[in-house]
Amino acid sequence: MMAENKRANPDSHRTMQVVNHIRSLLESGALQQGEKIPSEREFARSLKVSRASLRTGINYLAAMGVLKVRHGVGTFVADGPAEFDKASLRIMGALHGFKPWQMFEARLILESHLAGLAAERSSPEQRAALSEEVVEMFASIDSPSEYLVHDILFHRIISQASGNPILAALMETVTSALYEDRRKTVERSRDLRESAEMHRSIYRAIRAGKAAEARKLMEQHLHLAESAQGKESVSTPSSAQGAAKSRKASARTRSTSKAS
Amino acid sequence: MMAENKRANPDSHRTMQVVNHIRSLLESGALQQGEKIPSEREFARSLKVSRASLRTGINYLAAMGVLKVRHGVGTFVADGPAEFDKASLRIMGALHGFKPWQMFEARLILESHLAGLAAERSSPEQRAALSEEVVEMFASIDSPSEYLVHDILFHRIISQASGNPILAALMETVTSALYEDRRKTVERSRDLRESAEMHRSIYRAIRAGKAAEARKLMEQHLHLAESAQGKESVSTPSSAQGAAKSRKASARTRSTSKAS
DNA sequence: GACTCGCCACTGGTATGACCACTGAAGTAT
DNA sequence: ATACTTCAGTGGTCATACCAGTGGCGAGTC
Repeated sequence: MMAENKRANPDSHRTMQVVNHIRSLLESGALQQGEKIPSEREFARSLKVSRASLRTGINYLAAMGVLKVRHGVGTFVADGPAEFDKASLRIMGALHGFKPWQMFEARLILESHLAGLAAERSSPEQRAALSEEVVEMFASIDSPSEYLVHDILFHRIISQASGNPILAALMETVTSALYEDRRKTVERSRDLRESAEMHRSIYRAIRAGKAAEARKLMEQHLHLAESAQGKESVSTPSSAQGAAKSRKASARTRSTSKAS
Repeated sequence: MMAENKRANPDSHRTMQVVNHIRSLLESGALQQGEKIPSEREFARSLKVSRASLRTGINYLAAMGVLKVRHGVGTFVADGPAEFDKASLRIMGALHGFKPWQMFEARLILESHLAGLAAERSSPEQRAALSEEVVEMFASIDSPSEYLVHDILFHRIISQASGNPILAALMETVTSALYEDRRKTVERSRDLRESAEMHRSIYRAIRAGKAAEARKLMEQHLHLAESAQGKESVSTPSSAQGAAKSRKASARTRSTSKAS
């Protein structure tokens, strides 16, 4: 019955050969973060594959954020926090027709838990950094573009402080897909003060180690952001399929969790 | 005072040119799911780029699951539910040293919410399919390998039933990275009956539309799976402990009305 | 006539080798 | 000392030839 043995994406022999080789170098520790890998010509020769094949392998790894290629300089192992390709969600969205509310929902879930975890695991340094960003937000309350920088940084620090790089990476992926809309929203926003206040309260909950509260506050914060942003989500009429429809209602319904 | 404008991964002109072109075809609906794109030679000619560049673009999209390349046949737009490259997490794990408990934590959060959403949005058909899998699980209770198939299917159906393809895709990514260990665990498992029972209770909660309960049950189910699996494997840092605590608190908060 | 088998055209995969474009640092002119 | 130029090295692109699976069409067989 289930004859699903065939690999849908066998990624040709050579490519996988290259990928596996590099992966083994990674696992064995022969390659460290930020380190430079041999030049394509040299590497290709040592692996007994053509430069073209070597490149497809490198591109594959680069596409998932494991390698960073810098034209004219070299190819390096990614450093910093784990992160997937930011464009992936956006492109997939184009294909599968992801709706804004779905992105928000995903972000809401991920980020609220991230905040909760941060409340339990954040280091003093991270809390200090968080505090710093809150200060900066209040300072740049009249400069939307500048405010956004600190806003994003604030959330990013929470991600790191959660102690779970996987969740952080997933969150980053979702968030980046929302960046554009987010920027616009902030640009025309008038009351950044309220936003700053919420961030501060979230920070306080984290500092106090109150996970449940941090989570709840983050939910509120994002719910507010959502309503401020996607007032009138435009649903393409021409496109067939009427799957999404009662979704809007559901999104609201699901807030039973915090319900109070 | 310049913000970081530099693109870490500018993905060379040509490549992005190809990617954007295909993406536009996707957005405009010129390319539908499962549809075949022109042959490389032909497509390259029409786009005024070399076949090599066209290929890097295609590989890029294939690497993120948007396209499926079949040697000797052609290249097609992915169909079915949205999903990212399954190997990505595994490879990233090799680089960033992801810990099993982190994967479990991510899965726990995603899947519990997925179950909760399924309780609110699942269609009658999906509930029927869910029921069917539960039956199959009880039927194959003496065949671990077969049981696993239905186990996975059960969770996958829940993902779809959640009505949020993004969360489903993220969950699938995390889960696939756990597949190997999961298979081993099930293989040597003795009491699949208990597992089956839990699945049934989850199903019932979903059928009854009890989101909070479904979420809570799924959490319990996964917690059990975790302990059954990572018995000796990983050090259980204080953080992991905190995670468990967090979950419990979370459950209590959310299901305040009925809970334990 | 129905079936089998193998040829073959078509599609993607790999290999070369030459050349373009970008970067950074060494070297040179001012 | 400074600013400009040169240049070696690295990734990016290209063109071409050939290798390797797929699947259909047709000759051959039963």
